[in-house]
Amino acid sequence: MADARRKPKSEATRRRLLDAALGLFRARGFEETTMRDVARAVGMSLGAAYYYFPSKDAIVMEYYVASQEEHAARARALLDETRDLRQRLGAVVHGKLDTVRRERKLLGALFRSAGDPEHPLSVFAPSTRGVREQAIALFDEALAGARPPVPAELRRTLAPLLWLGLLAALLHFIHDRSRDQARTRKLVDGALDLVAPLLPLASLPQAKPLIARATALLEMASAR
Amino acid sequence: MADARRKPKSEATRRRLLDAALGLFRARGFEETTMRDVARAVGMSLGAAYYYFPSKDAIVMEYYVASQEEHAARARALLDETRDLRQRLGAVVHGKLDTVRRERKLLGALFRSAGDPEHPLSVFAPSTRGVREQAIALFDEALAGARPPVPAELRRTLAPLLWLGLLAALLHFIHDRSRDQARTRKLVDGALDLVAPLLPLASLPQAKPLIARATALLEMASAR
DNA sequence: GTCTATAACATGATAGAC
DNA sequence: GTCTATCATGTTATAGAC
Repeated sequence: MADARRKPKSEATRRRLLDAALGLFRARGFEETTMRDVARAVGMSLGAAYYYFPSKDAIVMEYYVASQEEHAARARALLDETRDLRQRLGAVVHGKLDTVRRERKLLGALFRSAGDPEHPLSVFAPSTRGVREQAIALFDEALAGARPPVPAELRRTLAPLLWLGLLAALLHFIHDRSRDQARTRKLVDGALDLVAPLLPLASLPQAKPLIARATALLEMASAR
Repeated sequence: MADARRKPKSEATRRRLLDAALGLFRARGFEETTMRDVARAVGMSLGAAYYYFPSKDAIVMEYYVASQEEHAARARALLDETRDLRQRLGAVVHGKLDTVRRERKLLGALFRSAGDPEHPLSVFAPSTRGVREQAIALFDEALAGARPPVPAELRRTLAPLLWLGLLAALLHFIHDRSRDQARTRKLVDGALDLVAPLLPLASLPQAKPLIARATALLEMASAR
């Protein structure tokens, strides 16, 4: 929807702007980078920059979408490597962290809007539904393609929960000042080691009522 | 630390500003209210308002602290009523929601900074440590005063986790458009009904290694 | 119609006079 | 303590070049 039918010239300029903006955000942070800086970086006036991106947040939004696509490709490649549930979940989560590794300062800008129901850039907003659903779908695929596979009904509850867990991991990632965010990596591995072995238990008949209640809760939480 | 030793006159003006700001935030939202609006509401110049509050966020910070104190008082009153674990957890969580009920539009402003490690207003920042610790202490008290009481070691892990759960509930509360946020209330009750009966299991010897691993994980996550 | 530039506006924040 | 500039920055308006 972003780059459908545009003149190549225009597309190239837009691209230069995006790259310059992401570079500046990466180097100096989102708040610290002004739209005037971005325009100057590509030798362009402020007004011209606004012709291509209607707002500073729109640049983040574009990154958000592109980054999700990159994550999907990366995760699916990794998912082809193994059928082990624990490994597959690790592939999706670590794949995400690998994707956003250099963009930690931008992630903050994304989370900034999470608490604002009106904000179009919020990870919970209707406008970002596509990205969100694709991310959840990745967890669903990880569960579905495992051997033995996680049943579809359980996946419908589990996949969104795992996505929420991923958000939490990203939040930790942003705040993590250990070298290469090694702490977050360990935390993720520890959490998955703890949770993955429990998942098969959820298919046991004894777990049925518990699962049913959890599913109902989650449905209420995500209802509009 | 906020209102220690100040001239009564100054203190009153400050108070008028705070009240006016909160009233405007409540009525029209945080972003939609300008500092000029706030100043005008108390018949004061913009510069004068900034003499009392160094930033718009500082007003939110003051609310954050005051609101936490109100919550503590309310929760402790409720905790005196029952020794039942499930009831006590409900008292703390619903007590929080009751405290912030009218201030939903302000909560968004608080969450806005959660993803920014540099921001002094973040719920995870060093500057808000006091508020955070008091909130966690409330959960600790809820667990400790239950009959039978939750052992101290388990509480050290559980209380911060419950606080994280409260943050999630508040996030849901902000986005919740059902009348009186009834959906969030139900969600909280459902989650507590699900979790509270499981807590006694954590004291079982079989659960020991699992708990130990979870505790280690949480310690890593909160380490600086 | 596609692109670019300049000016102006609103708002959070600051400086300096009284 | 209070006020009146003034600034920086996200954003908008508008005029014109190609």
